[in-house]
Amino acid sequence: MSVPTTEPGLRERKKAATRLALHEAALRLALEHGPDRITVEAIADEAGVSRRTFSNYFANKEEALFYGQHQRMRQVLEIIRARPRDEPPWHALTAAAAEFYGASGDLDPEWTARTRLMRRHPSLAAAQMQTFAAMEREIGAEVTARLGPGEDPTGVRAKLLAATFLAALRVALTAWLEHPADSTYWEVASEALAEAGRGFA
Amino acid sequence: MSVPTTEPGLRERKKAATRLALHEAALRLALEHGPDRITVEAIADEAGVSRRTFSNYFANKEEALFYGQHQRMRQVLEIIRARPRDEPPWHALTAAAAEFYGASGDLDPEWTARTRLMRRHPSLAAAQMQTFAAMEREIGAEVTARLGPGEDPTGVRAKLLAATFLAALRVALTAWLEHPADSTYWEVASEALAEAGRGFA
DNA sequence: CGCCAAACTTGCCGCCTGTGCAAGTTTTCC
DNA sequence: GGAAAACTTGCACAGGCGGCAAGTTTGGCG
Repeated sequence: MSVPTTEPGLRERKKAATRLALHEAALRLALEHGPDRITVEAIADEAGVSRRTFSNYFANKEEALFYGQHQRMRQVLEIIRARPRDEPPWHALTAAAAEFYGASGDLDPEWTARTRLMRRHPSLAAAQMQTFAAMEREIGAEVTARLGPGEDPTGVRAKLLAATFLAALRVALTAWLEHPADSTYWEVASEALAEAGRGFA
Repeated sequence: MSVPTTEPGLRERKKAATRLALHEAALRLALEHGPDRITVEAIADEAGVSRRTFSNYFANKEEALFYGQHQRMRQVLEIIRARPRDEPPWHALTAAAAEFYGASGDLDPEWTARTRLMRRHPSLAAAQMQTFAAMEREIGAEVTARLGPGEDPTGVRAKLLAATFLAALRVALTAWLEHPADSTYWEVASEALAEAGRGFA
């Protein structure tokens, strides 16, 4: 007698649990010992799986560490996709950001600590950037779908919107992390978005 | 009886030659076999140097491959630094780009081929992005120096300018590489800059 | 239930990378 | 001309990535 909801099934749930366990193990160890002094083996151990299994889930340490951020970004993407189709693209993007960041009072302090740790470490910058690049492609595709095909023949405009949007969020985060007390992240970010977006309104 | 000019000296010239040889060897092999099927050892061999010496010049394959792009970016940075100090920042950036790209009719076709190759390969995207990130910091610093300190207390504006500038150039390049015949790179790029920069004029 | 196929985990192995070290070689400079 | 500094090289070692095959777990079906 199974519940009527479409459950993911035991297999899928286990996989998700393992992935999360690895991510959190990586985070724990990185915070404790510093991101470059941990090995894949240690992470796998901490999560209770073999080193080889780690590789079945993540290509490397960095990917495991950034899984959380990756998930957050996917959430934003989902919100963007859920915005009304006839909304002007830039408005859809900023509104989605407002939904995501504006709602919850401010960012989780623990998350802030982790993020700041990652910022300090140049070895992680590359991975960070890769997440952004992937996101930029996906947002760009979504914007393309919203701009009439005649409105942006070369596709530059869509890509430019996506890139500017993410650049504003990224720069705002960097700046805010240096003075978190003065204001909320969303205050800084919305201002940056407004400034950067004047060309797209 | 040496020439009066300050020659770099034999040692420096040899180093530069080795660095260039490694870079070009990497490029040759990457074009021939694909970027992920080449080893550091093969590159060092091709350049007539030991694997260990490769590591004295570059941290990894990617760095060797992107040495050219890195140099090009430094040139742009130099041009930016040479612009009049009292020019509005955004104008200094776009003018520098115009100097660099607008002058020479269009981009070298061989360079275009190499760049297109790199774009296709996700393993190189990270390295690509790292170059951009480094550049963003440096341009940001230069813009900060040009904005009066009272004009941008948090530093968000300077970082935003730098990020938007590079995003526009990057997006324009991506778009142009898909249809190089239709127009010159600078035509695409200057339009992107104009659009993105409306907030900063 | 019982059983099979598909999916997942694990250990093993090999190749590649990055880096400290020490010995040998070249360039610089006095 | 010779000492000092800079550079190259081989060696060794820890670590990372990924293929493969054997073992284990899950899902589905009669």
